[in-house]
Amino acid sequence: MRYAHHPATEDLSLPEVMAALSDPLRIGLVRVLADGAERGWGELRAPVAKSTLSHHLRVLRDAGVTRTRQEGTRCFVTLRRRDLDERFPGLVGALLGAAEAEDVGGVHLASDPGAARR
Amino acid sequence: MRYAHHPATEDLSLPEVMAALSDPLRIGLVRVLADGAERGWGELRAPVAKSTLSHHLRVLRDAGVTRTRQEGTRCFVTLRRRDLDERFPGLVGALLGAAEAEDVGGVHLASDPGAARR
DNA sequence: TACCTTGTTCGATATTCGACGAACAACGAA
DNA sequence: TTCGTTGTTCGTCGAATATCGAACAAGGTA
Repeated sequence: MRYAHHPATEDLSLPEVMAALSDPLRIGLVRVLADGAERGWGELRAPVAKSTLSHHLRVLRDAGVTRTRQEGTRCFVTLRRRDLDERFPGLVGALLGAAEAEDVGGVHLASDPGAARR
Repeated sequence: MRYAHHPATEDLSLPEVMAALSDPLRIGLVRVLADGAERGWGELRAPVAKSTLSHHLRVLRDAGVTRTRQEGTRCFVTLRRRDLDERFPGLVGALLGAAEAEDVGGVHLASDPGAARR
């Protein structure tokens, strides 16, 4: 956890980013982060074990989709929207648009418990 | 080969399409088909065994990215650009734009042998 | 110091994927 | 009918992926 690896913007790989965004749960995580706000991991509610969630967040981070910041024992995550748009213009927007229409994900925020039933 | 399965436009799955488009070779195939023209499989030059190429073309077809038409013993493939744009507006365009910039693929046409060296 | 919370890492397992060669099936041509 | 071409399918391999629970490490808190 200490030295979380974040690829530089110029090192983002299109196939790797596409692969990271091909899992429903990870698409759901990106949707939750789409408003640009930084979220604490504790806010994220996903129907998987915490080790599995940790794994998916790592995949997103390693691909350069998200950025993780550590503060004490807890972590905060943001979407690297600016970097992604710079390298792959329109890709994230198109994905988010499609994901909203499809309601892909199963991830929601702790502050919005009703989302679990939608 | 006989009954190639093509999902209906409304059955396209975003994660499945993203997964299909997360392999460099398959991105290369989509690039070659990006001009909308129908291509015979014999035109496609990719650095893999024919069974592997067949596999990738099947993944694209099953995900609904391409459409295969059979004529005698040979097959022709097209990009389902209209269907994809209808369900996932902007996604294919963004992918192709990024793929061009990155030169992802390693696939070219038999009619353009110079492409192998570019 | 002794907990508690938080997130990572470690096995273990099951599944999927990408790749290949070989065998096969379908069709057209000789 | 006998080939030759074309593309699919099969069997196999190693590598990667998704998932879980358990163990662990780091940092606050009592």
